[in-house]
Amino acid sequence: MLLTDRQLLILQVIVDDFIRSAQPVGSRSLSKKEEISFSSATIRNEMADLEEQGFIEKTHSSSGRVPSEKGYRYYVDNLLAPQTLNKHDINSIQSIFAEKIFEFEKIIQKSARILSELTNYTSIVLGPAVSVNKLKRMQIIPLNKETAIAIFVTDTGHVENRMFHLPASMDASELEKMVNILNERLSGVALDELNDNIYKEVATLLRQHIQNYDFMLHSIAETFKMPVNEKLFFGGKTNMLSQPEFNDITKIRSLLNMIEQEDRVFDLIRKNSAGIHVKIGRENNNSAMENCSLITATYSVGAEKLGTIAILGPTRMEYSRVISLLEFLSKDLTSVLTKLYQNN
Amino acid sequence: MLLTDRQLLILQVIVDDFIRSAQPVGSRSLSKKEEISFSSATIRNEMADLEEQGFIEKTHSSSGRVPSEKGYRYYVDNLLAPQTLNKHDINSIQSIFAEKIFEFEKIIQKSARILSELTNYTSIVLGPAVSVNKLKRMQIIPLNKETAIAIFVTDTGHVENRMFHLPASMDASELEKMVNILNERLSGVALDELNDNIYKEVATLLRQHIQNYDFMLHSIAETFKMPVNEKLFFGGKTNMLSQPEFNDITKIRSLLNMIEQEDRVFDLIRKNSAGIHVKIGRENNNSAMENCSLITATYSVGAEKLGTIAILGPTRMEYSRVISLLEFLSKDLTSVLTKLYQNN
DNA sequence: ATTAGCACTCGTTTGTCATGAGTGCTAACA
DNA sequence: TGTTAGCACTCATGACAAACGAGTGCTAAT
Repeated sequence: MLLTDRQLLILQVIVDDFIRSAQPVGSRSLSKKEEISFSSATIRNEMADLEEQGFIEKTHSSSGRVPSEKGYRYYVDNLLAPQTLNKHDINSIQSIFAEKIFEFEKIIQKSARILSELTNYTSIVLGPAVSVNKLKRMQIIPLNKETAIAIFVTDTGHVENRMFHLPASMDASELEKMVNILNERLSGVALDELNDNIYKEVATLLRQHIQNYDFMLHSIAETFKMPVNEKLFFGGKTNMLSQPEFNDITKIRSLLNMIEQEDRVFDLIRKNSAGIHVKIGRENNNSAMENCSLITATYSVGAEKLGTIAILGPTRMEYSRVISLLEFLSKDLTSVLTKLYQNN
Repeated sequence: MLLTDRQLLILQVIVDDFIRSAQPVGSRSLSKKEEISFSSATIRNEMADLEEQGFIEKTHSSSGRVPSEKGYRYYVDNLLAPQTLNKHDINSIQSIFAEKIFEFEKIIQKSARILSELTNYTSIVLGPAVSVNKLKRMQIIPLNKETAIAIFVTDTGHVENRMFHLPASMDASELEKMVNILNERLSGVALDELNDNIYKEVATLLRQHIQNYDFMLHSIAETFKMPVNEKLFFGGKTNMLSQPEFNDITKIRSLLNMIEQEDRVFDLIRKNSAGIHVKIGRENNNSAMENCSLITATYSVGAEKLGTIAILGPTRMEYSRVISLLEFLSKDLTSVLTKLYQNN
């Protein structure tokens, strides 16, 4: 049941070769490799064993071998040679943080772009979960007699805004009073808890000071209720079109369709704990991902997990390189963001 | 040189049929149509004339005919039977405006989605040119000792925000003073003129009241300078994958790549005057658009042009239907937006 | 002016065949 | 007993030919 060293070597060379060439690997071409000193017949015997145990597959009865999902899984778990990044990669990633003034969205967006350029795969970055950020300050700015905009600024510098209706009789001074009350009571509260808190903390106070209490409370609560979704950022959405396994229009269609449906991408990416995770092919539980692997990493501020960066590539992706890139970037992201937002 | 009525009829039927079937149209199948009462031989003669004049083409020497770009152009300019929308279309479009509280971006986004669903083509909506909107109110909210966020609200309810550095010695009261000065002097000014105006109008006033005048002026001016780009919204980006003319991977790639590069899409769409415009194939001056047509319409508030909605489809697109849809939607958009924002 | 008829064109489909990269198995070898 | 050479076999691929059919242009009859 356990694989011999020689079988492992062969498995590794098969995966490496297939990742490079996208062609099924035959015994003869294997026997010519430097690392391998035994004959093609021997290799055939070993390959038969590897196939029996499900690590490699044939595309047809007389073809060379291709790694199976189980093969990739074993490769990723046990055979991966950690790759050190070259200067160019490192410079590219560090260029993300070159701007003097950091705006979260811009960093995230640039990360997505650079990652996809470096890998030629599709990158997906899940922005911070704004809903757990804490309210720094809110403002209400009336637009006309009927509508106003509520603006919420979080401690991480994220700005959310919502329109809502004003009661006809509301005047500027009263609005100001209300904003002051809300700020006083709600700053420091996470965005997704605002709606609870407005009833607990603020309602009675408002009733005392605000004329249009009913209408206003309703409007404000409505505004607070709206979900603040994490945002997705993509890079290289069309990169998969140049991968040879996606020469098939129907495959492309199902993959790109999936990518366009944000909730399906959320499902793929969100539920990961900290660290690097590799999901291979059907491990993603998603028919459009059958020939794809997804590698995710998380970034955080201090100990608080903020978001996820991911690379979506063919199962035949350069796992080692991508993992190195993601590790490097997520570390950098975390340290830069921690420095920025830790001590407010 | 002029086409006879019969030739026009034949051209029209060819275009209609090809739009429906995506198959070259032969004389025999034409002769079977209701509208056509003469024989296939006659039709062949007429088609030879039409081809000589460049309105239709053969895909190979013994194939049926396909409209040329010139043919589509003539069809659009002269033969288009205006189509009345059915109930379902109308309901779908009106559902865009069903929400009680209007937020610009949401309406635009929903418009893009609905349009692409109704047509099965790709929709592109160019959001309002925020830079000509006028400043309603600005706020500065300090995040920590070094950074603050400047928030700009326009009269149309759009919110822009920028981070910038604070001078170390700046205290809250001084910040407030500055914001008051800026609001007093700059409200009503278009966003893209803020930067000019800050020197003309506000600089001397600020110098008198603000300690860190130099640093602050620089920071603020920097913040104002950043371009406020029109935003693009898409619907059905992958719809083109189901069009038969895009069975070819290289065509798909060049088209989708183009769509992902926003500046190239801007170039396609932006420079249109009011009204409906149809650009067919190479009229778009863009190699990725060779087999595509683009129909654009503008929407406005009152007399001021705000943005553009467009449908990108194959040259073989349902011109009549798409034009009707765009006309209807742009009219609705304009009237709703006018009602909303006209009288602030 | 219209149309029936016919030879011709050419893309598409189907079938056959040769090629070659690869296999599994067996027997010989160290 | 593990390794290897040898050989028959498999199957995807690409080339080629034949049959088909949708379509054409042209000519002659109506």
